[in-house]
Amino acid sequence: MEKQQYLTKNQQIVLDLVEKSSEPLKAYSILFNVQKKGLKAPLQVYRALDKLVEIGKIHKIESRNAFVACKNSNCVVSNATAFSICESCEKVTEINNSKLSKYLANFQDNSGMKYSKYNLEFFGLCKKCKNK
Amino acid sequence: MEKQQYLTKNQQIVLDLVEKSSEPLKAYSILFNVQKKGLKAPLQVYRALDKLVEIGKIHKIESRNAFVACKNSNCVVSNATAFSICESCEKVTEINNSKLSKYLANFQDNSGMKYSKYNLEFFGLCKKCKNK
DNA sequence: AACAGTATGTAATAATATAACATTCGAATG
DNA sequence: CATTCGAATGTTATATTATTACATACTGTT
Repeated sequence: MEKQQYLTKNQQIVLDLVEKSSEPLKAYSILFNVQKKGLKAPLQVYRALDKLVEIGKIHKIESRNAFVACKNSNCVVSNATAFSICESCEKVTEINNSKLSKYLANFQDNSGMKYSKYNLEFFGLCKKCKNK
Repeated sequence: MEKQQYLTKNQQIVLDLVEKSSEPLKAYSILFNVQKKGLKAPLQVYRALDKLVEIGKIHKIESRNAFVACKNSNCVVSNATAFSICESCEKVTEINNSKLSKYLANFQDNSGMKYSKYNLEFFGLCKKCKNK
């Protein structure tokens, strides 16, 4: 069994908010939304986010500087992530495709470098936006 | 034949600097280095960077907020990029692997979304750093 | 109780990026 | 040559994202 990760108060507050959101949240939007819960400073949010990313509860969408909750229940550590991003409505979905993740986890190039982690972001138009 | 892209003075100055660099450059480091050439404001640098990214002459390393010149001579548009990043020395290399790019260009998940673009960043330790 | 490691609170500031607006450049056309 | 139009530029100000530094508090272990 995995070692249970107990979250601190601040981490739980931030996680709850990100999990409830249907879209990626930016750090300062999180800050604004948790001020009533006592988190007053950016650093309190960033520290919670750092930890949550580290343990895989949330992921950062690098191209958007925004954070989403991990939808993949067995994702203990955030070392292999893939997302689809609609360039029109900005909808972001975590891709959970075992063929893709196997392919990337085993990928080797000729540099002799062994990769322990990757992040992949696909861009395009989602179904809705394509039909507009 | 492709339509020749003529670069403007600012774009050329920024491209020259990024091409000469052995490592990814940050926007404000670029700004500092081109001030002697007359680019005084951040926006002048960001505008040149935007255009250079758009036409595929440089790429943005999203996880580092930094820019590298494209090493792939036939990369006209920046729509399919993959990088390896050493988490110790921060060396960044563009991956040019046709199997990988074919695999990703053809990737389809069950969302019905057709991807026109992707960016992949691998992380690990480079050969040098692994042996330290 | 003492210690060590982690988390917190707070203020200040650094680093990254964009808005708004006036002006100029450069290629295409009349 | 003059006009036009879109792209690029210059400039100031400001928005957004993220970290440094330091003092304090919490938690589990010895």
